[in-house]
Formats: sequence, C-alpha cells, structure tokens
Amino acid sequence: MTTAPQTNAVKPAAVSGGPGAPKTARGARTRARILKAAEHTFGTLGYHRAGISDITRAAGVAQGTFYTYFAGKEEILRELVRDMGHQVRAHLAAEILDAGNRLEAEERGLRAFLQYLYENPSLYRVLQEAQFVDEAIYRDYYEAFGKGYVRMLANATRKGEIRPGNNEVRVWALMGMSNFLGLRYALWDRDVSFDEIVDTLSDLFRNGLTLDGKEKP
Amino acid sequence: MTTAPQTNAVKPAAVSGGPGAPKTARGARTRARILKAAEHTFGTLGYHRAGISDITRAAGVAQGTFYTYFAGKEEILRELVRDMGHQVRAHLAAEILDAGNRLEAEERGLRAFLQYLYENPSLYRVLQEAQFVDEAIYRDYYEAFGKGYVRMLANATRKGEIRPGNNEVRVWALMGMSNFLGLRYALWDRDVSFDEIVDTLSDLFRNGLTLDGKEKP
DNA sequence: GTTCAATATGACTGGCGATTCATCTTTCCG
DNA sequence: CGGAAAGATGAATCGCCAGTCATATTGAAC
Repeated sequence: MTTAPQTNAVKPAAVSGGPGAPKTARGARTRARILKAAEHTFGTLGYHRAGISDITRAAGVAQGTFYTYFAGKEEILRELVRDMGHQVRAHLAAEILDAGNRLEAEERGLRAFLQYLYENPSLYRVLQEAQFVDEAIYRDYYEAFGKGYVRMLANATRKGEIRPGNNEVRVWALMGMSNFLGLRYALWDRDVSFDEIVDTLSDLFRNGLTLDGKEKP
Repeated sequence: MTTAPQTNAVKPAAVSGGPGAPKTARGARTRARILKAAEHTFGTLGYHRAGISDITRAAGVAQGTFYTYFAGKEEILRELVRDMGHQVRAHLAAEILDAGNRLEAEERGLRAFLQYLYENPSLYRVLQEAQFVDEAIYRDYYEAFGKGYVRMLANATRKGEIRPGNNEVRVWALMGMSNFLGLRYALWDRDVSFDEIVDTLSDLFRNGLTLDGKEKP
C-alpha cells in the first residue's frame, strides 16, 4: 500500500463542466485568454494542425495550464462553438431589431452576417471543422439558429409580410445561402461588394428568379 | 562508393501524377479498389480518424500497396475529390438534360442532388473535409461547378426565362442552398419529402418570398 | 520454362502531439 | 503574518500512425 497513498478520492470539484470552473479572478482571466487563443489558433491553423502547445503559446501560459480549465482539445472546441454561436446570434439579433419588415430584416441580416464573417473569419473555420469532430455541437448551432429564424418567419407570415410556405425548409435554404455567400465573398475574395450581394438576394426575395409564372392573386 | 551503388537514378517513371499510374490491368484494378475503399473509409470515419491501414484493410491489400499508387494520404483525398466531382457533375448534367426551361432544370437538379447525396453520403463528408486539408481542391470543385451553372443561367437569361441579375452571386447562393438542404434533409433526417423541398424552392424561384413588392411590369 | 518488370507484402520506425504529474508560485482570508 | 486552496509550470510519457523497405509473388513476353 505504500505505492499509492493518496491517488484515490482526489478531484472532488472537477465534476460537471470540465476540470472545474475558475474560482478566482485570475483564473477567469487565464481561462478567457486560452479560449481567445484557441479561437485564433484554430481559425488560422485549423483544428487538427493546431497543437495544444500552439494555443498555450499564443495565450502566454504553460502547456499544463490548459488542462486546469479544459478537459482536452475536443472540449475547448465545443466551448468555442457555443461561445461563438451566442455571439453571432446576439450580434445579428441586434442588427435586425429596427427592421421595419421581414424583407428589410433579411437584407440587414445578410449584410451583417457577411460583415461579421469578414471581421471574424475564425467563426467559419471553427464551426465547419467542429462538424467533423463533434457533429452534435454543429447541429445544435444550426438548430438553435434555425429555431429563432423559423419563429421570425412565422411572425412575418402572420403579419402578411411573406408568402405562406414551409418556413423550416426555407430557413435551411437561407442559412445555406448565407454560409456560401460568406465563404465566397467575405472570406475568399471580396471582389463583389456586400451591397451588390444583398441587392441580388433582395431581388430574389421580392421577385423570385423566373420572369413568367407571376401568379399575382 | 560501396555504400550506395544503386540508390541514385531510380524512380525513372514515377514523376508526374503520383508514384506511377498502373501499367497493368491488375494494377488498375487494385488502384480502383483502394480509391473506392478510401471513399468509404473517409466517408464513414472522416479523413483524420481514418488511417491508411483502415483503407487498405477495406480494400483487402497490404499497407505498403497503398504507396504503390498514391503518394500519401493527402494525395488520395485530392484524387477522390476530383473523381467524385466529375461524377456528380456528370450525373446532374444528365438529369437536367431534358428540362424544358430553367425552372424545371432547377427543380430536377435539386431533386437529383438530394437523391444523389442520399445514395452517396460520402460525397458530402469527403468534400467538406477536403476544404481544411487542401483548400485549393475544394475551391476548384465549386468553381468548376459554379462556372457551368453560371453559363446555364446566362443562357436562361438570354432566352428570357429568368430575370436579369448577377448570376454569379445567384449561383453561389443556389449552391449554398442545395448544400444545406442536402445536409439537413438527405443526410441528417429524412423527415421532409424531397418533393416538399423542391416545391418550396420552386415557389421561391417563381414568386419570391415576400407578398407585396410584386413589380410585375 | 526462364526472366524481369510490375505488383504485393507486412513488420518496422520515427516523430509528433495530447495528456500527465510532481513541483513551484500566487492569491485569498482570517 | 501563515497556511491552505487555487493556479501555473514544463519536462516526461505514451500511444498512434504515416510512411519505408527488404523481400516475396505474379504474370506476360519470348
């Protein structure tokens, strides 16, 4: 019994959400620094190329410190996706608040999303890579996003601002549009102005794509 | 000079595209088996979790055989993306051929894409993961896809089938839609029929999203 | 049936990187 | 102050896996 006198019954606090939330102002600061560093590192190198040492170096802490706050590499990714998800949703919600109607909300929302992605390119990469590390967290992100979106479309339908239709399907289509337009025109090449993009989509929302088939009642 | 009598001047054939294309029917068969196995393995486990040994086991060959035909893990992914890209494009092009107009082509194209993704789920995963392994190959895929798409929209514009507008932006929006709808309704949950999805999008293309703003000339 | 290039084998290796841990430092609070 | 909990350190570990290589098999040409 001499070999392991106190290896048992340790870790009394590290139960629920990772190896213990910080209990000190210093701890909270360090944890936040690591999270921020991870966002940047994952966003730049990608999840797999990025090592824990890259993150801790960027955060200015020792490797071991990482595990004071996060259970491992996957866990910090999950945390990151949750955090970033909250941020985008809050940001977009605020940008949409003073829209007079749904069309205007779509326009403002799309522009705000493109701008946000341009300013926070890590969002795209972290999110999309998370899909293949932990699919559930990825689904959660889009389902949370989509849920609010569907609610807004339902309201707009009630107000007579948009045509009745399958809003859930529409929402997934709309999210897909934004995603691709963001990738192409906010991250890859800014060779088309955001205004032009928004105008093009706005025209689609107002008039559709086809010339005939206008079944104006 | 006794140490390395013939280590130089070897590899006379393995220059351009990987460690030598097969020069035998048997070789061609083996290479194809490995490629197919990689598609399945990457599609199931994902690129990073999948080991070369998983691929060779699925193909029924030894580990070393892999390197007779592919320079490494990244290279086979590139090959796979190119291959799969050709296949989808060919398949969709064929499905669209006998469409009477652009709207019908969009409807058939979307339905065919959803069906194809349902039957070949690996396509999505391989392609999306390739984005973070070799971004260029991913861009190539969508730019090739988009180029043909834009051409078709241009023709439709000329024929007066669709409203004039920025077809490039439209194409990226459309590709984004299909991508997300495919992920959600063909890969995750088939809780909405493909017909319903196609109808919803068709309505969007014909009439837009809004109720007012019909600027019928 | 002999020969040789192409193909196939699978044990081995080298390095990378996530995680651990014994130890030291800081902070908090009475 | 004193000492205990919380936080920080970074060298060491350890499993994994992409890629290599010496050797064996195949099969087609002659």
